[in-house]
Amino acid sequence: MPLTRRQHQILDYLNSYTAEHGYAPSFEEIAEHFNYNSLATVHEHLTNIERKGYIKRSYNESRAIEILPSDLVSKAVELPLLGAVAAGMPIEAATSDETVSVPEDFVRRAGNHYVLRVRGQSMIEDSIADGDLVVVHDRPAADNGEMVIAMIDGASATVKRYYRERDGRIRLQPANEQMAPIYVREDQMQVRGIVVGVLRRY
Amino acid sequence: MPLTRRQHQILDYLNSYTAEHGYAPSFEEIAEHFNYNSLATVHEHLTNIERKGYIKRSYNESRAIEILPSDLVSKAVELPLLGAVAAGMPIEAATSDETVSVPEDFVRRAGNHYVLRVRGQSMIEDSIADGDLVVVHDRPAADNGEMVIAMIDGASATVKRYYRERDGRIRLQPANEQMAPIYVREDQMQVRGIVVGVLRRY
DNA sequence: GTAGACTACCGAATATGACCCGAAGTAACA
DNA sequence: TGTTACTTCGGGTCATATTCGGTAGTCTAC
Repeated sequence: MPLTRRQHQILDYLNSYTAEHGYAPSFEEIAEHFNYNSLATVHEHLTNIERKGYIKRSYNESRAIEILPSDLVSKAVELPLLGAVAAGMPIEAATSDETVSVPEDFVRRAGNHYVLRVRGQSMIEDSIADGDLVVVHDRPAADNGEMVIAMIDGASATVKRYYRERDGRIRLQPANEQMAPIYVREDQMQVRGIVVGVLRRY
Repeated sequence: MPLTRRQHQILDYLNSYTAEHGYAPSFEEIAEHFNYNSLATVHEHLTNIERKGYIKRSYNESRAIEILPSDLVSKAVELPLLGAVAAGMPIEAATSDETVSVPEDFVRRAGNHYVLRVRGQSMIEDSIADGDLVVVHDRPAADNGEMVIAMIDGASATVKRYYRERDGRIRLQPANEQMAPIYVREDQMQVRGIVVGVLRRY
């Protein structure tokens, strides 16, 4: 059920108002925003938008407009920001219950995900800068060449590229020519997940 | 079930009070905070907020307000993917009605946004790689040092950093030492927006 | 071209919830 | 057994949503 131009504009307004205030606008506020002289106009539009399945309303209640997820307003997932990770430095403890909202299509179907803030320049040649957020798919194993969160000796976490060498050792390769790769035995490290996405805000 | 303005304010207060003290406020404290003369008012509000599923209360017990985890499936916005932009190359026409879902907190309150796919290495030193998606805030002007989408001579779009020189010309600075800055007169270029975020998927 | 069907709008009357009060009632707890 | 806190009741006002009866304009099908 496609929306008309006007209906689309109104749905957009509902979205931004709700995002800003935490509650839906009243009919009068909608009318004022679109320069309507009658609330009946608002009512009719909302009725049509509801009939098409984009919002849900409860009868005769104030500001009772619920925006349903759709193509226009798709969902995002709130992933926990577990801390920061830097080359050779331990993961900082999660300061609080902070979360980061990530577009739904960033995460894989199966498995858990979390977010880490990258510290330092160790992956700079893979275009991951200091302060970037990486979306991590929680997995205990990786394939050659994947970017992993690696815990070494159970104490120190880093983000590196993962390579299994012919002699059975693991090479953890930074993307910074000034840094040397780390070689460890398989039992000295654990894969804590692989990086599936990067987010940066200016 | 969305809240009204007042209900939202009260829920906010419950949240901050509980975060600070470790326990919920009494009715009297709520009444005092909102300058109510009757506890009945508090009671009615809490009843409504509970009916809408944001809190849970046990009958007649002191400070027995439990704030339920609002499964705030935080939303994402579907922004149009207008095409690709590379150094010195025109914006490719939008192939279709493709959209990209972006976390809501990526976009500014006001104004329109769109997404472009970056081609080439021109911003590589700012850690924007070939294939990355940039979220652009549609604006006709920029401040010094901001990363802009610049249209030169109405034909060729690039992503560069924007600097206004003392002689009035504009310097469009790539983040790649192998590329030279572009100097243009102000009337030779238009700012089509500033980059507010970067997304990358592996 | 014209008859539906639909979108978009208006103004006024009406209905109901949101919001507030004071006072009396009741459960919990020390 | 009080004291404290929450609950219920009856009463208001105002904000807000709903309904009704209209006017236009724009499509589409016959």
